Amino acid sequence: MAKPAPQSQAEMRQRNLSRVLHALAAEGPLSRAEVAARIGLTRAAVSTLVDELSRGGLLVERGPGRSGAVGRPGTGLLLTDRGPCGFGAEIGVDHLAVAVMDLRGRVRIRLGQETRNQGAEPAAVLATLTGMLRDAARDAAGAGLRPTGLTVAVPGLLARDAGSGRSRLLMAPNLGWRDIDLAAGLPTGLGPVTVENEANLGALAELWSAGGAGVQDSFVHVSAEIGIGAAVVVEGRLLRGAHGFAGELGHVPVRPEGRPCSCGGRGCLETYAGEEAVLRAAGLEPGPGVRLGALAARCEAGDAGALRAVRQAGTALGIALSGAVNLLDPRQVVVGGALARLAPWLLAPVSRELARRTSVAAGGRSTPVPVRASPLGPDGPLLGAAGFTVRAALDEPSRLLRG
Amino acid sequence: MAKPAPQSQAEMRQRNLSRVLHALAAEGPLSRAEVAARIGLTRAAVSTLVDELSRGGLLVERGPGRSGAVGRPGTGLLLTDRGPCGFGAEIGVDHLAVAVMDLRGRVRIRLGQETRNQGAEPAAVLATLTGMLRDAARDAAGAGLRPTGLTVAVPGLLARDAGSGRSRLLMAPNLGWRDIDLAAGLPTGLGPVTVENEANLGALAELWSAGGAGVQDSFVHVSAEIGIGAAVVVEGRLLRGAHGFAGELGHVPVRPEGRPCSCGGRGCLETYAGEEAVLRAAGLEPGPGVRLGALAARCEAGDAGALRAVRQAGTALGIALSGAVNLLDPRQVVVGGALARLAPWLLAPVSRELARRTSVAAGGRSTPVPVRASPLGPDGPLLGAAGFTVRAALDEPSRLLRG
DNA sequence: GTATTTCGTCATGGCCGTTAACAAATTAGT
DNA sequence: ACTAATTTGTTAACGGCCATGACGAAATAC
Repeated sequence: MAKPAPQSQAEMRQRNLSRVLHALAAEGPLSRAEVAARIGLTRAAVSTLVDELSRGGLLVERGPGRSGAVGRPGTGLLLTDRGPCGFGAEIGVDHLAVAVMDLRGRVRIRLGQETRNQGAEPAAVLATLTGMLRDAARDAAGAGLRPTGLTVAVPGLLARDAGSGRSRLLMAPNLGWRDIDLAAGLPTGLGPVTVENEANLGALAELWSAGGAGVQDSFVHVSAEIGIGAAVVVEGRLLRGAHGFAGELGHVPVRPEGRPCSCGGRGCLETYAGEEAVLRAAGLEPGPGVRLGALAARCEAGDAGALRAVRQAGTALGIALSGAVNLLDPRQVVVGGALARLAPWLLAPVSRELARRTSVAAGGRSTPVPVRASPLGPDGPLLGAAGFTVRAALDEPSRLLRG
Repeated sequence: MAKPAPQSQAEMRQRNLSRVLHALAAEGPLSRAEVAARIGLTRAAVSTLVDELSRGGLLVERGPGRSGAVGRPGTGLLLTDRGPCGFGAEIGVDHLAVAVMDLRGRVRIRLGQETRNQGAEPAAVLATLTGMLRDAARDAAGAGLRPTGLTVAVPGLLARDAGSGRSRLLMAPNLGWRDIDLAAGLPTGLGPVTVENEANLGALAELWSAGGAGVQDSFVHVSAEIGIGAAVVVEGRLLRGAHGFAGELGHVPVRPEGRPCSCGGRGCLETYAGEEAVLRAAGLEPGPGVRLGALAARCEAGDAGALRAVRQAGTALGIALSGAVNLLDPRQVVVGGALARLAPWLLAPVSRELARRTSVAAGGRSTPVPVRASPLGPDGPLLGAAGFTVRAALDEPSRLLRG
C-alpha cells in the first residue's frame, strides 16, 4: 500500500520559511516586523521562523536597522553570504562560463574561457567545463560557500524526461549536437543538475534583476543564439509550453510565401532576421568569429550596408513581435542576449512596426508596448543559470537547513 | 494601525475544503477514502472535512458506492444539486442567453432570446437581460437553488479596474458599445457580478468539459465573434495578458504589406479571415442575420465560391496560428464559437499550414499540433460563464457554508 | 464460517500560527 | 531631564488542524 505521502502539515511551515527567505532576498535587510508585514504573518510567527533559519546559519543579524523614525528600531536581517550558494554554467557557441552566486544574489566567483564548441565533441566540451566547475568549487569552498546545485544554460531545445526528471538536450543547431544527456557528463557533488535553454534563463535573469529599471512580471524576451528565441514571462512565471518548446519566434511566419526556411516552412522570421541572414545581407560571410559582434562594429563605423541590413532585420522582427504582442499582451518587450549589442540600430524599426500593428489591439491605450534592450546583455543566460539555482534553493529551506 | 489580516491558519482548512469540493466536482461520486487518495490527505482528515461540508448542505451521501472489489464498500459522496448554483449570461450580437448551473456542473435552467443588440442602447439590452435573469432566479428558487454569483460573457475588450475589482467594458466593436460599466446595469441579489470576454469563457468551457475528448490543460482556443479572438490556456490557467488584452489573434500580421486594416496596420488576419472579409469573399453581403451560419449553409450546399472563401480564410488562419503555435507550444488548437460551424471545411487548410510551418519548431516531434473543433460550439461562452461562477464558488467554501 | 481487505470513526498527540501582554529601545514633547 | 508615545521582539496560553494508530463495520475470498 503506497502511503499517500505526508502532506500539508509541515508543508505550511516550509512554505513560510521559504517566504521569509524570499522576502529577504528581494529587499535587502529587513527587520522581523518588516518581514511579517511583507508576508502577512504576525511578528511572533516570524520570530520563530527567523530563529530556525538563524540557527541553521542561513541568515545573520546586522545590528540595529533604520533610525529616524519613532519607536524601537528593528534589527536588520540579511541572508548569509557564507553558506549555501548556487552554481551556474553556460555552454555557448564559442565560450564556456561558470558563475557562483550567493544567497543574496551576488556573483562571487566567475570564470570564462574562449573555446570553439561548434561541431566539437560534446564529451570534450563537458570535460573542459567540468574542470572549470571544479576550479570554481575549490574557490567557493575557500570563500566558505557550499554548493546547492548547478544549472547549465545551453543554446538548444530540451525535453524534460518525466521519469528521471532530467532534461535531455534534443538538438542544438549552433553546436551541432543532438540527443545528449548533458547532466551525465557533468560533475556530481555540486548538487542536482538542471539543464535549461539559455534564452529562458536570460529572460529569468531579466526578471530577477530587480536593481534594473524594469521590474516587470510580464514580458517577451528576445535573444538570438539559436536562430531567434523568445522567452515569454507571464505573471512572473516562465512559459515553457506543453512540450517545453515554447518561444520559437524564429519560425513565426513573417512573409507567408517568402524565402524557404530550413524548417520546411516559408518566410520564417529566421530567414530575415536570423544571424546568418543578417550577416549575409550586410555583406559579411558568416563563419567562426564572424558573428553579431562584427556586425555591431560595422554599424558603429557607419557602414551603410550593415545599417540597412540591421534595419531590415528589425522590421521583420517587429512584424513577428507584433503578432506575439497581440497574442500575449506583455507589459514590455526586452531585447537581450547577443542581440542587445545591436540595440542602438535595431530598436527603432522594431518599435515602429510594433506601434503600427498593435494600436487598436491594445484597446486603444495611448502608449504602445515599450521595447528596450536588456541591461544584462550577453551575461543574461549565465546570471539566469546561477540565479535559477539560488531560487530553487530558497524554495526548499529544509534542504538548506539539514546541510 | 492596519492589522496584517489573519492568515495561513484557517486558510489551510479552507483550501482543503475547497480541494474536496473540486475533487467531487471533477469525478462523479467518490468515497471518503477515494477523496483522501486524490487530494493527498488521510482518511481521518477527509472525514472531518466531509462532515463540515455535509452539515453545511454542500454534499450528500448516495448510499453504498462501488461493489465487486474486496473490502467494505465506501459511501458515495456527491455534490448537492439543490443548494448553491452559478448564474451565467451571454450578450451576443443577436441574442441574449442565461444559464443556471448547479455545483455538479449540470445546466439546470436555460433561457434564450433573439434580440438585435448591434447598435442598440446598452441600457435597454441590460434591462431585457435583467428580466431574463429574474425569471431564471425565480425558477432557480423553485428548484431549491440559491445563486452565488453571475458571470456575463461579452464580445468585447475589458479592463479590470484595480480599485473596485470590477471590469469595465472598454469596447465591443460588434455591438458598437464603448466604455460601459455593465455590472452597474444588472441585478444585484444574485451575488458578485463578473464580466468577462466571451472568447475567454469559451476556452474555459472547453477546458472544463471533462466529459469531452480532450482534457488538455494547454491549448489555443480560436473563436470569431469580435474579429477573431484566441484564448490561450496554459497549465490550466487562462492567459489574460498584462492589461487583459491577450488573445488578439485577429490583428496578427499575416501578409505584412497586405490589406489595410481598421486597426491601422496592414495584412492583419482579420482582413482575410474575419467574418466580414469571409462573407464578402463568398459573395455574401454582411448584414443583420447574414452571418457565419449563412456561409455554413452555402458550404453544405456545395457552393464553390463559399468553399473557396472558407479555404482561403483557413489558410490565413493557419498562418497566424502557426505563429502562435511556434510561440506557445500548445498541446492542441481548438476551433470554437461560431467558427466551429465551419469546421468541416476550415480544419483541413488550417492543419495544412500548421503542419508546414511548425515541424522543426516542434523539435522534430512526429505529429504536428492537432486541430479540432470544439464540441461545445456556440454554447461555449454561456457554459463557460456559468461554469466560471460555479468554480469561483467552489474556491470559497466559507462563502457557501455561511449561506 | 473464518480470514482478509477496505472503509469510516475516534482518541491522542504534535505542530503551528494567533492573541495578548510585556520588556526594551528609541523619538516627541514639555 | 523626564514622561508619554510608539514600535520592536519575545513569551505563554490558546485553539485549530492534520497525522497516527487502533477499532468496529461491511463486504469479498477461500
